[in-house]
Amino acid sequence: MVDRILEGGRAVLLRDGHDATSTNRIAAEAGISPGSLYQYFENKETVIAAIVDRYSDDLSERVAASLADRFDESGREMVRATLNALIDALEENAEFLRVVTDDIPRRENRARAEALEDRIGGLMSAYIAARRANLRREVTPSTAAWIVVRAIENLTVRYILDRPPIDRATFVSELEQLVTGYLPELDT
Amino acid sequence: MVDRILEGGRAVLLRDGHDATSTNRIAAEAGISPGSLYQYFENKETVIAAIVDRYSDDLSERVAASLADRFDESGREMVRATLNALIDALEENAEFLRVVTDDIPRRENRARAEALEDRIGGLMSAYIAARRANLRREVTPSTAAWIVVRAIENLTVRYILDRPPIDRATFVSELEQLVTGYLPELDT
Amino acid sequence: MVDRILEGGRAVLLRDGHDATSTNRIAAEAGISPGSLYQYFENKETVIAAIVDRYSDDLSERVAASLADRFDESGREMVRATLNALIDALEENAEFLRVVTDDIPRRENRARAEALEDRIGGLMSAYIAARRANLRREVTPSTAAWIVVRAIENLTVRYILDRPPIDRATFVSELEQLVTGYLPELDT
Amino acid sequence: MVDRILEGGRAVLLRDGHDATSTNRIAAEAGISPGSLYQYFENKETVIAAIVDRYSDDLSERVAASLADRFDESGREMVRATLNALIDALEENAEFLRVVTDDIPRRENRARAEALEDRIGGLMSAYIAARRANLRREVTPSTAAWIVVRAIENLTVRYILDRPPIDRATFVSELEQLVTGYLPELDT
DNA sequence: CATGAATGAGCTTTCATTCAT
DNA sequence: CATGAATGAAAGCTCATTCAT
Repeated sequence: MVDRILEGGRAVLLRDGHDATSTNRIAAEAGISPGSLYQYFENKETVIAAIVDRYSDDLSERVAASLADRFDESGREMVRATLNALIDALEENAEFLRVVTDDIPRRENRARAEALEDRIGGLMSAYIAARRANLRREVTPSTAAWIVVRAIENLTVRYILDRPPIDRATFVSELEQLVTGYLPELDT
Repeated sequence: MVDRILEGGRAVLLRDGHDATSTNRIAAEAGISPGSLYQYFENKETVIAAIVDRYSDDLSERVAASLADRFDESGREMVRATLNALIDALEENAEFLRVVTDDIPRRENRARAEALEDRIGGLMSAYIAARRANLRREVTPSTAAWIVVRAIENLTVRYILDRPPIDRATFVSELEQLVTGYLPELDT
Repeated sequence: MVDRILEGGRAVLLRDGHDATSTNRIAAEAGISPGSLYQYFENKETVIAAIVDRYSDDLSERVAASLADRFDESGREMVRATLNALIDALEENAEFLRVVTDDIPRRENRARAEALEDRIGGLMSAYIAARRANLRREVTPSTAAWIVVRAIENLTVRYILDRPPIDRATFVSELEQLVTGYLPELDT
Repeated sequence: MVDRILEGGRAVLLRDGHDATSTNRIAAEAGISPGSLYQYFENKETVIAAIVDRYSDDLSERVAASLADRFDESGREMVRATLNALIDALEENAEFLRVVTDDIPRRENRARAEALEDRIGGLMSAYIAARRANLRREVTPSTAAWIVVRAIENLTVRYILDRPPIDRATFVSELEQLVTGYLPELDT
């Protein structure tokens, strides 16, 4: 039943956009009554949160896995692999990404976004710390990770949604350059 | 009168958030009647657009001016100065920045955001092109500018709104490093 | 519930007139909330249409039945009986007739009025055609019916609403005369 | 100035219909300020009344003149001439007739309509009385006039606005027949 | 558990009218 | 006289949520 609601809500969100997504419409799409919805969710906000959570968890999982798998590789390799995983994951659900990013006020996704960034940031921080020996003087791994993770995340989302005239290979290699230029120590 | 409406709208936006910002509330806050609002604006959307435009135009102006003023300086200097101008401008109105960025769906600000990015991106592209002689082989100025402008913009906004444990001097010098690491040619 | 709304709407229409008939007032009169009204009707227009339809359908039914019942009688008898049925039906709801005819712009009732006229006109046309043998040379049954039906309808409505100093018996016999003078062939 | 307002109002009524005819629009169309309108008219209703009055007075004048001119002629001739004058007058301003008849609630035009009917009815009554000698037994001239005038008026208006498949010559001769069949005494 | 009718506060917008200038 | 900015009541309508069945 929860699943039916989430599927229905996702369909409505994609078809009608966030503003036109009412609880009544979700219920209709899910083939249940509006009242039933409130037996499984506290209110509209939690329904939408659950829908986005699914998407977000999948994304988080895939990127984290990709990053964890490349812990031994050089920065350039690690960035390329992880970035490719990220682009693939986002492009698979580009329309839903648009709804989440451009249609839903960021405030409603804040906690989720920070959870994802913290998870990836933690891994990235560990990756950097593992190469701390030859790290540039002053910067802490967590600061560097904060910057790298947010820069890559945002650039990739905008790349997919705004479709600038940059081909994917170029985009990937430029982001490799951005990261390894910023943290040359990683490339060892 | 237009000013009273814009001030009132801004106050409501800040106090109650975007969702709770109704035309009636704006009128009440401005001390006018709901009808008067429609003598100066076509509808609610244009009122909010005008409020955000004011903010956005000021921001755009200040950052563009700062960047234009440093056309002769090295990449590191230029980034530092422009970034400081950006941080100052954003911090001056941090609460309003939060409303615009986190409360209003990005869709509603899309055109505005792209206008700003295009303006600054154009300048940045020119700056990079002026140093094209020693530019890395393959990348075009406009691609490099697309990446640099969006990275800096987003990182700075998140820095101000999410208050990570990074002090300002560090943040600025890390972003200098990010840009000059990505485009070493600028530093001449 | 639909009935409550229609009764409420009818009461408001009669008490306050068409211009002052708002959805909120109808809901209040019906003892329901404004929102409930929209569970049963798409919008204000359909509510009012349903109220008038009820009245109009009843009228149409009664007059058509009366006319159909007199197919075998002479024109004079048929006119007298049908006209009496019409007058009775209209006088029973004279105040509502006033609202429909004088308060609601004819444009909004056009389709309804034409449906009624077409129905009665069709019967009248058949009645005339059945006596075609001795019909005046040139006129077609449908043309004669068009004229007779509209003349009787309008004269009767104005008779009831404007209350000219003509007693009912006289009015009826004059209209008999009008019709049988126009189509003497019917009187056989 | 009054003229400018009336011309403007007429234009708005024709272009936008009665519902969309606001005082502000009339003022704009007339090239004056909304405030000025209230120096010449008490309220919106009186403005529209004055616009319709113009039309109505012209109509009344033309039909009355035509009827008065034919006082000596036989009923058939008189009806034909007067009816032709009526059709001509209505067709000249058919679009305005549609606004007055179908767009404006009859209640607002009641007084005007009755004035016209009384004027023509008075003449018609006199015409009939002049032939009283051979008038049918019981009917009074005013009763007969009441019927004849309203029947002709309404049938002609509907003929022009609803465009039934009846050609004009037929329509005119049928109405001649209707009147002279009803009052055969007139035809002498 | 599931239902779905009912809610009612509150939304955006209009427009006849006024009155200080 | 003429202006036109300002009014404010009220319109039609939506939707997250509840609760008796």
